[in-house]
Amino acid sequence: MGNRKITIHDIAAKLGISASTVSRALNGHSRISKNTRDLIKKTAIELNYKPNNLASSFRKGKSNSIGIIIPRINRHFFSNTISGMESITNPAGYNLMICQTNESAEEEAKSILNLISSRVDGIIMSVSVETKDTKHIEAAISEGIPVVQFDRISPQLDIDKVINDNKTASYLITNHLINQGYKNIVHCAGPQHNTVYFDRLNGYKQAMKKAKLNLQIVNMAENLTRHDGADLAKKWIQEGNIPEAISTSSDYLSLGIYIELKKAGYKIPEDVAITGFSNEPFTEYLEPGITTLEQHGLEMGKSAAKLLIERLTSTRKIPVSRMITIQPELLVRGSTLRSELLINNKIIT
Amino acid sequence: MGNRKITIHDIAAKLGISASTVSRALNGHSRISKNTRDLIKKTAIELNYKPNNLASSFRKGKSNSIGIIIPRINRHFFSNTISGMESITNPAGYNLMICQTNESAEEEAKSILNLISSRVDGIIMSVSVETKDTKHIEAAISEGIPVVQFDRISPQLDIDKVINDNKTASYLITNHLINQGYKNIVHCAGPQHNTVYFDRLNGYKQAMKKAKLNLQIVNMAENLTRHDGADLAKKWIQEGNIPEAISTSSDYLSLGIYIELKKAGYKIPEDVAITGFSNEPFTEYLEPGITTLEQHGLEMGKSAAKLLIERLTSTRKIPVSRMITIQPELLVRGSTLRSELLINNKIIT
DNA sequence: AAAAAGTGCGCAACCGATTGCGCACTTTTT
DNA sequence: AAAAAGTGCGCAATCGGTTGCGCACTTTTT
Repeated sequence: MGNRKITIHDIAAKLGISASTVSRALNGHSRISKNTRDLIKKTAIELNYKPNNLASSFRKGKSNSIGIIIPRINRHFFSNTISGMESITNPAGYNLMICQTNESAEEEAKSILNLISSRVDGIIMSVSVETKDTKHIEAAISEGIPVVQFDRISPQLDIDKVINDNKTASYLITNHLINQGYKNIVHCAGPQHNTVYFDRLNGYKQAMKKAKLNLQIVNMAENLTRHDGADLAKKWIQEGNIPEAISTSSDYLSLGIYIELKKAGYKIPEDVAITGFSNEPFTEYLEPGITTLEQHGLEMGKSAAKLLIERLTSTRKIPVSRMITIQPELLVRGSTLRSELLINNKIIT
Repeated sequence: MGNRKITIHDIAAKLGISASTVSRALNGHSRISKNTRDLIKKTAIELNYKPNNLASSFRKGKSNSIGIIIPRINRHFFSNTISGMESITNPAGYNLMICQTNESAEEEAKSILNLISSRVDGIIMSVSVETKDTKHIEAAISEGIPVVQFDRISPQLDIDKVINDNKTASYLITNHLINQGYKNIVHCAGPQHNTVYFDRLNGYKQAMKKAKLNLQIVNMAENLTRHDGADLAKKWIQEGNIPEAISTSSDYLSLGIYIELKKAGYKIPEDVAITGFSNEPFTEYLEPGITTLEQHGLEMGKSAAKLLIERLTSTRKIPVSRMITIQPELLVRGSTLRSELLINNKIIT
């Protein structure tokens, strides 16, 4: 059963015509008469013919598929972006080959080699926290594979990108804290070789400077997990030195801090305010909810996929690299709202 | 740049040997001398040779890739299972082609056709809520492609499966409500052609019957979203007829009910208890947290991938279909805990 | 009515790696 | 020393569509 597969040659033999005609008919070539075409299609169904994409892709030298490289699939933001990409690439007839790097630069490089060998038509990626140099990405580009980066990008590469306006976002959220009357505001910064975290720190700096407040930066390097947040909070608690307000570059980091402080009896936001980044679903449902920034992952995914497909299908070569900046949305929640500033549940700023 | 790609023939020509030898050397064939092999590998790197998987896959008739079909990528449970699968398939050298059906049976069928044409070595899938007949799945099987189902399965198919013990799970959670003293317990059931929802309803029935309580079943058909939950709760509120306890087949459905009831001033769990299913992250962080069932998505994904890879790589043919049942874990949280039954934060049952 | 354009299809090369078979030579076995 | 086994490599077919070119015929243009 299904051992010897039906090919276009079988269809051709049965109808006493040539394989070229069958191929052309199945692909809707205009130089094949409607009669012949219908007959071929009917016969194809009768014989239970399944086109062999491997053969077709091989002959054409491209696989009609797009490689996706992301740090983690099971992060709300990333799975959302994938969902957005899929909604664009699927109708356009592309398959998705998805690789997760687990935040490892080495696995990222391996994934790219694999995608090159698989002759994907293009790659959409968000680099791992570890990734510093971009040789592996340039390798793909020099093979003629267009690469689109999103969210975590490599500024030195002159390619299409979709990013959040991280600096403005961070400025806004810091400013919100300042407007709420907080002065002693810490920022927990991610690895600074990564533009995302670099920009977020800068937004914080700008807002603090404008308000003439002292910068207080905790460098988290690559440690932005819930666990790392809990560790940091424990250290603060032990030292008896809790900031008045805490802004971070990651919802998960904030979550760890939040839970640990709450467990230790600190009241949020009365004793300490806290903000996140990314609007992971849990930030909404905590009580109080965590003030954070919605990054519009679905939209980012769609935009990245559109940029790539445009490049793949455009007849004229697109000469310049494009950069789409998506404005994150400040979501103010209870974790930063001092009660005296709340009147009838309306925010007074 | 990267226009004319390097092939094994280029390597062969440069070294004055045959392409067969190059191919065998690169694949570690034992009949090629170490000298020749090292020379070939060195030359391959020098020439920046990238193997053409399309050619290799085509020749071998298989793509070294595995198709994944799931309803939605951006569901915590599913993205977790994918993550689990990837952790097994990647080291084993398989690529993942991921398709999302958006809960549409039609898209599911299309995805399978696509995967057949892509000559994937195997398929791991969870059916859409809509899916009733299984012709499309049988089509893949009759093409010789092994299919492993997980979570939402088709009982009539005699293939490998990984499921939760949904009946026991639902029995446990219903029993927990009964032990808490609730009597007027509603179950919001999903579409009954789907084993997952069928089993959950049955677990509820069994627990209720054992306790000699009246069954109260709300048939949600395929409407299990947060939105549907809100609608249902609004209806109940309007009718002034709120159950004492609500169990459902979906965390999202429960969330909609939960938020709407809370908004209307009902106290959880004092006025009404509520349970979920799946342990979506938000259930933990609501206050009170929602009592729910952890399905161990990562483990399920790993198990499914292992079953498939075993079938793909096993030299002897595996004659029987295997079924792995994973025991969900009851997570008791505040949404079902009547305060008088809580002593020192210990549950008294 | 001759030339030009259009229609319908077949021929055969081709994409790049894989692999069964075979040949020549070397080493081991009996 | 002859037979058997092992080693190292090449030849050439093969996988299944795709596509440039060309031929024969029909329709349109001038």
